[in-house]
Amino acid sequence: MFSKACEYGIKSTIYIAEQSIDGKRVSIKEVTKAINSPEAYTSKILQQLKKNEIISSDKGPGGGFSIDNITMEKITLKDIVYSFDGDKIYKGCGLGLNQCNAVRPCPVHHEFAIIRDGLTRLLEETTIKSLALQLQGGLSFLKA
Amino acid sequence: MFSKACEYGIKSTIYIAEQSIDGKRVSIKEVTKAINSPEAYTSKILQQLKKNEIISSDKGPGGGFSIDNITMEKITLKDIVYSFDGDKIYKGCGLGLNQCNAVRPCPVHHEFAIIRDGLTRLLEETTIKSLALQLQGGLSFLKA
DNA sequence: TTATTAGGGGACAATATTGTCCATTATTAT
DNA sequence: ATAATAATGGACAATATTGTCCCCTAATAA
Repeated sequence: MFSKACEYGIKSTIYIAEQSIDGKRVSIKEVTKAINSPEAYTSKILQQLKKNEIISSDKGPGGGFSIDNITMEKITLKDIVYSFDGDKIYKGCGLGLNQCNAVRPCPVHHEFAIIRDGLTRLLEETTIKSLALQLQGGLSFLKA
Repeated sequence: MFSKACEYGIKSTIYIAEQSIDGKRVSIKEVTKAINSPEAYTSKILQQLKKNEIISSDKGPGGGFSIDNITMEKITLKDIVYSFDGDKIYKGCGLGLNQCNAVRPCPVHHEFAIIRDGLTRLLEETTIKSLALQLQGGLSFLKA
């Protein structure tokens, strides 16, 4: 579904948001521990998230990553997915045709349109804050 | 969504089925022309489909690939997807957790369950024959 | 101003996926 | 039998993705 990079990106963001709600900044090490991911690679992911203005970072002692409250309410899964995998998941053709639409559909176009629309809505409507709150409440988990 | 191999696999199978309805066997060249795919790679894909008993092949002049009527009614998209990408698309966790279920869900588990169930049903219920007939009727297309 | 802390970023390595090349085998028709 | 046809299969190459290493920069505190 999503690339590994995107999965790490989503998990990192949710974890950082959860900690930010408690006013805590987190280091790369803490993130990788929380989501069970390779440290150096996760570092790249976090850089990418910062470039896309999804998270903030501060260098030096007491520094780390954080998300302010307004941002975590505004940013949705779609923003993160778009940052890593682009829009092909919810816009692209299921069979990879360059042009595929209702007028000239691929064999699975109509069937997939329903799934894709559902996915798009889900990604658009799910905010990071809502996911962070669930995590904080012990209703969900970031690692197995 | 699906791997390139899987996309080629689905398209190839639909095309071969469409031609088989007319009693025609098709060569690799014809398949690659119909679905606009690299020839040698598609050859591997067709071998894989044969190994999984989704299509049949015959060597020599007049040979080629085909699917008998009973098989194209029985085989669904799920069978093909499973052959190339396994079941992670409709069974795996959206965030890549090894264990993710209703009791110990990842942050997007419940939201994704609905999408995944829809996808699973779609893949299970869509037969190759139904897709081949749509193609034959000019209602869908295999290349852009 | 210096040691320490923590993110930034470039180069590189491992792996998976996608794609190519070429020789071989099986089948059919002449 | 032989030539032509068409799939089979192994080795290899290109590319994308994932992951690592190591040094640099910025910020803070002593």
